[in-house]
Amino acid sequence: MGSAFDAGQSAPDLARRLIGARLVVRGAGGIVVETEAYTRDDPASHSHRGPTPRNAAMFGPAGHAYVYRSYGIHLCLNVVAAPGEAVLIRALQPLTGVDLMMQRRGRQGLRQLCAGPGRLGQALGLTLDDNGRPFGGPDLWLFLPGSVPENVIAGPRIGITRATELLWRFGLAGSPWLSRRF
DNA sequence: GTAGTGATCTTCT
DNA sequence: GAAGATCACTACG
Repeated sequence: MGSAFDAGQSAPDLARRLIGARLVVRGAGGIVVETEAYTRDDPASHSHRGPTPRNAAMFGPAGHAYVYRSYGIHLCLNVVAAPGEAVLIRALQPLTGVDLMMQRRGRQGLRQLCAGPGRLGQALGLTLDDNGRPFGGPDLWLFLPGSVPENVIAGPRIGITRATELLWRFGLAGSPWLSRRF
């Protein structure tokens, strides 16, 4: 654990590398166990049709956050990998600030504390002000593990209807903290 | 365990 | 007007 976060790579590569990374948002967070990659050529990506006010951060600097509202209710967190490419953080193993996250989520089980992009956003206390903020402080932190975990598996992404043949969902094999089994 | 529905914001048709 | 990178609640087997 501990190497600095270096961005500027393709989203699928970064998505795989982020498994096992440590994510902390203002004192709450844990180990990343599930991610998804989205690119510009990808019909399922927000960036596919070009920049809009909402997805502007996705075309901003790599290593910054892209936070968007999902289904009018939830806030989801992405890491910008390259212009128009980002990695959606889908699930964490809770580690830091668990009490605070439980409080924000309101008596949900520990298993469902950060299992899913919307739940994760609520547990971390994300706001739209986090959109476009850099990882590396003062609010957002991301530490890659020294070595890439070997037990990373890939599968189809969740909740999309286009480009479902791409195996761009990555997860820590056998982890009980995944939003769904692979 | 599965199935249906409501909540409510951004974009596209 | 409809769909979407979602979740929680309810009803029913």
